[in-house]
Amino acid sequence: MDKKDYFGICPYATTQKLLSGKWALLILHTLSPGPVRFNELKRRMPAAMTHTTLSRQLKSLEADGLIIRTEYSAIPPKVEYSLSDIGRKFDKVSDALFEWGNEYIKFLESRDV
Amino acid sequence: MDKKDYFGICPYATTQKLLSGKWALLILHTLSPGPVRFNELKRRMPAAMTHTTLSRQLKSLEADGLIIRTEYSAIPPKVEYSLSDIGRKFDKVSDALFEWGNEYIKFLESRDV
DNA sequence: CCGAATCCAATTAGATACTG
DNA sequence: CAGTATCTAATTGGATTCGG
Repeated sequence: MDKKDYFGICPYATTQKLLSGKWALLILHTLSPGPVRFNELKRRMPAAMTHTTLSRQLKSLEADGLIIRTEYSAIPPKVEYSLSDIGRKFDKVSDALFEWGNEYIKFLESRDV
Repeated sequence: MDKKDYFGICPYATTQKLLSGKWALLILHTLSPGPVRFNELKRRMPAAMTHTTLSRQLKSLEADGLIIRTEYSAIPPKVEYSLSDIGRKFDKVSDALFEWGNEYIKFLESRDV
């Protein structure tokens, strides 16, 4: 069996792989309104996420074509991340996910009591 | 920082965690039409997924309240898996995901050439 | 038929330190 | 400011074996 399994063939398997990064959904959502700089992005993430991890996830999402990295030659350095076309289309999923996530949280609360 | 991070608080972090299993999306989609028995479910999954892995993922999804396991006392044993209420509500996300996944696959193809 | 137990391999996140 | 390199720790999937 191929290492990539059904990546690029089955839409579920493909998406699963893309979003497997622990913070992928959060990053895509945070970039949704517009370009954000690296440190600003980090500030908007949970404190649990380190510099290194954010850097890796961004690289990965960029390699997958979901986000775009724009570097401005300046001192101090300035780099912005934004959604690509296909990344922007993910907003619909993101919205559905947000709604469902909130319902699930309610479900959790009603269940834990 | 708590081990669970924002699980149960942020809808994105929560959902991310739930869907982190390598086959979660595929399983939820496969169960969508109605209850399916274990071996039948396995047959509908990619061959790459083993018996053991499926079993674990099902247990995990059940623990999260997304699916329901129904055991019929009989010989040979018969066990059916189906979506719970909250699991069924995930269909909306699943549909959005399916659409986007297909767009992404197209994007991949146009890019690889 | 359905699954648990165990062990191993692979992946990925986090900590720390260093750079232009 | 925005990274990279390296190491380690934790998680998770896969293979195999055993059981009601």
